[in-house]
Amino acid sequence: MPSQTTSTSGAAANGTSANGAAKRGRPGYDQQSVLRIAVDVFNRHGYDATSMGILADNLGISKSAIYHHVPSKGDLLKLALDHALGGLESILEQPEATSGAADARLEFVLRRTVAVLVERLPFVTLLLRLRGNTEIERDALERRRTFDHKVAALISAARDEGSLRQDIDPRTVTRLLFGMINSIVEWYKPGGSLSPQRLADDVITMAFDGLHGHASPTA
Amino acid sequence: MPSQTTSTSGAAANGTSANGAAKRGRPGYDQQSVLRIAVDVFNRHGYDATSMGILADNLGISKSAIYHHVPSKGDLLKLALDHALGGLESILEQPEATSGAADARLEFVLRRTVAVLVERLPFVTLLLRLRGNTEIERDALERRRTFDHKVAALISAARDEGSLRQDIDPRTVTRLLFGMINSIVEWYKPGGSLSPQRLADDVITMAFDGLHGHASPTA
DNA sequence: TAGTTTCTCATGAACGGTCGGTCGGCCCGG
DNA sequence: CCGGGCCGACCGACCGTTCATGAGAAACTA
Repeated sequence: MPSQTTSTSGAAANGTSANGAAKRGRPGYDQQSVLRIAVDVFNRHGYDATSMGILADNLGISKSAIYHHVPSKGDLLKLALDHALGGLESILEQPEATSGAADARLEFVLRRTVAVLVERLPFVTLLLRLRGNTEIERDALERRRTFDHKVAALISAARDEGSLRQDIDPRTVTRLLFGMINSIVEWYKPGGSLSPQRLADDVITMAFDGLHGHASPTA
Repeated sequence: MPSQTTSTSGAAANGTSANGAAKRGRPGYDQQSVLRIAVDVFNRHGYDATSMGILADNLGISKSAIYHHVPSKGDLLKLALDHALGGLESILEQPEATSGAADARLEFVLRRTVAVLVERLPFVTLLLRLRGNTEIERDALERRRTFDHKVAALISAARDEGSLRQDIDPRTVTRLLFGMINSIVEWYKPGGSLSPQRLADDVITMAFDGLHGHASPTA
């Protein structure tokens, strides 16, 4: 039995899977449950500062057992980042994001972005803290940059439409807007009194109407 | 001669110090110049992912030479964080932050915060990315939290005064506002076309009047 | 039903390598 | 010749990863 330094951890993974089909073999973790916990630990200590030993302690299994579920530490990261990026990228593929007034498309994308941040909170958190030290990280950063650029284009379109103020450089607007939204991963706690729906409302209100809050003559 | 992997680095530090007083001994780095470069490297790779070897390469000197200027890697971090936190904390001590209408005090603090972020950009960047893995980091995070709470109190006061909208929880407002401002360290490049003054204006405009931008009837 | 097989999950020792840090001594300008 | 600046060799600890093997529950056989 490993040292079990901190954390609530414990095995408590397998048993019967969601689809109800009984699994063969010795019960324990599967890849998904390892990934979920790993991402949490990565977020608590930072990816680089998390050793496989610390991770093993948090899982309640030995270091080497981790390698039964995933080929390497990097693959663990890759799986997590794919999940985060997949969620974001799918937003831009939805019909509400591709047709209609730029202003409405922008609001849709922002609301959905907030929703994805919340739904996949730990995964997106990990994504937003990358430094680009490895090839895996750089690939993920590039995909994220592509997403950002597309939203930036949407902001520019809304501005050209006359829906947004014109006295601030759209690049500055984009960055401050992303700064505000992305900060959610640093403080939002699911299950609290602030619902994801309400959070999205607040973000939209604050972004479009500001703190002084003169009710906007939208639409 | 060390490997000199990346970076522009090179020694080029000492010579004659700012006060003009000639220094004795062999010319080279002093603690300040080591610190400046170290903070840059920490920000590029992340503090944990930066080994003393990598740091030495970037400085153009050997690993052991670093220990002539600073007792440990942790001290390097501590020096940097003190500089960042000192800048922020001094804002709240100035008279414009302690007396007058809460609304005006808030705007002053926000503008000064933006200014400090820019003036001490790499140092504050390092601060804002901490994970709290060591005692040093946890102490710094605590000081930062104290600063945040004081600004949060200012926001609440301005709200009670009637200067700010009341339909969003002030804690949410505080966090989104900090998210927006703190994001500056992730993208702002000094020396570009966007001056610190203009940046502060844009932040204030966007925070108080929003993207739709109906000219505010301030004062 | 009992025994056996099969499959998955797990273990602990050990690997080459890198980590932060130490030590004793050389270099060199004032 | 003093003193700040620097070096190369080295240390114990820990890193991510591998390997040969054990444990335990479901599935198959008799």
